Amino acid sequence: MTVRTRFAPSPTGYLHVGGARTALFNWLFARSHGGIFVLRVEDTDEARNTDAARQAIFDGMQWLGLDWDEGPGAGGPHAPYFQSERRAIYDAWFDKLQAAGRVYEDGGAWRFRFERQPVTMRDLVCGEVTIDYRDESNTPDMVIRRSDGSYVFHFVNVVDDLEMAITHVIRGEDHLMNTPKHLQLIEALGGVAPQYAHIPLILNPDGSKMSKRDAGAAVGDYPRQGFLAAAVVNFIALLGWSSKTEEEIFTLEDLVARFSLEAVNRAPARFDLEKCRWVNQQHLAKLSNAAFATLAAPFVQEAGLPLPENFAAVAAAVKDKVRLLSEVPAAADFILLDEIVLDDEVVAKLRANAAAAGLLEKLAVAFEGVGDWSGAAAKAVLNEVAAAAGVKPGQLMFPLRAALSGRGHGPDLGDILDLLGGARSIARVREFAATLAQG
RNA sequence: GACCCGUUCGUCUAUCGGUUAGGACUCCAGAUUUUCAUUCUGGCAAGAAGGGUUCAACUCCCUUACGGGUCGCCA
Repeated sequence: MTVRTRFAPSPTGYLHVGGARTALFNWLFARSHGGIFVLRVEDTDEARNTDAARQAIFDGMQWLGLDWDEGPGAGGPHAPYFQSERRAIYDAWFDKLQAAGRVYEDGGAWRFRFERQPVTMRDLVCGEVTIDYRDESNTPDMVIRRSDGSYVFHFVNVVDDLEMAITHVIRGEDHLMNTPKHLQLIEALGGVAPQYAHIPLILNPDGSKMSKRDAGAAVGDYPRQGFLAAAVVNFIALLGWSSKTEEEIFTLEDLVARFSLEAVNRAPARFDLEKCRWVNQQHLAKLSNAAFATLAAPFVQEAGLPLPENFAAVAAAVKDKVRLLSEVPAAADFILLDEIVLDDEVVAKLRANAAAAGLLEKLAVAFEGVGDWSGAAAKAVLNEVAAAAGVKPGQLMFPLRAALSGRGHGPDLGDILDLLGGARSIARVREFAATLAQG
């Protein structure tokens, strides 16, 4: 029996991290068992559905790399995969319930009659849970068909899981209390229940429930913030799941190889954007320089900076300095642009250093003598100048860095010298020395 | 309010009766002949509380507290 899982979003808003993680766990479970992953759109609430939301969900899933074997665009033996197009199927199943005397009319709507008994479920994450349905006031018979003839979530969700032969339902813990309802429905429908796994919810840093408006909630925001899909997937997988090892940087393939429902926690986890950035940095560091440059280029253009021929080399120089791709423009602008912006604090610091301007002058002169310019050659010259002046090379490096970049931090000095080239480097050193002398 | 689920460093987590309770993020300190960053090393920091059971409990049971979830003709 092949494993079949599904992600069944309702297109009423953008894909959020909670939904993305539910999709991820279903995808991971299917992939790790050589199963099928189905995408089903639960668009039965006409008033709240939008095309934009539906598209955002597809885009989000695609960006994350969660491809579906059956569903919109992919087709499949159980099409259509939009509930809004499955009306005839629901009518047929509803008739069965009616014939069996399990529904009754109430104010134009139809309610499903529960068996008044305790219902026990064996959840793959939560274990055995029993809900007592003998107390009717706590568990009133539920409406499954509205007075306008449309069907509610509980009914269509169960029917479709049956129709689509879903074997494992992995969903948010907010559905745990719905499960007895679904189990009763399945029994009345004469179906075989799938296995359920309720995963804990994701909370905000302050412990409140994460909703669509909270920071970091919208998956669609991640690409333009400079996150890599692999990093987001990696991070949300770590929320409520652990590999049980001390490794925590994983690719999607790594996750497929390691994922198991047994390793999923039962307690809700808080969303820590800080760690998400760190995970992103780890994934960025694993990229080849070429791949990194390709991904960083759009951000540089977006910032209005030029994209020179040697951009790949520029990107490589800042690659391990950034946590997000969006930080590349600010990290590399002094190389890409002819003009540099001086950091006031750095200038003030160097003006306080009486020897700085003089040393830079000497350096500029020495640089002019470098025939075959390169970062290494320039650094060698710097060492000579430092030795001649009786100071440590380090004392020259900071002023040089400031002269070349306008600030006190950035890529390796050798890389900067290399990328800037002899002429620009010398000009900047001269100009900066003059600026210091003026002050 | 009723009913469910949960509770290990600030955060994410390991531990599945016997450990100096481990790792990661953050933060701090050193190191890497360059401040910042990267990297490396080291450090700060935890079993909600109270009862049991047991030779032994973070691990099992109960109670309390706290957190989350659910109680729709939303999904």
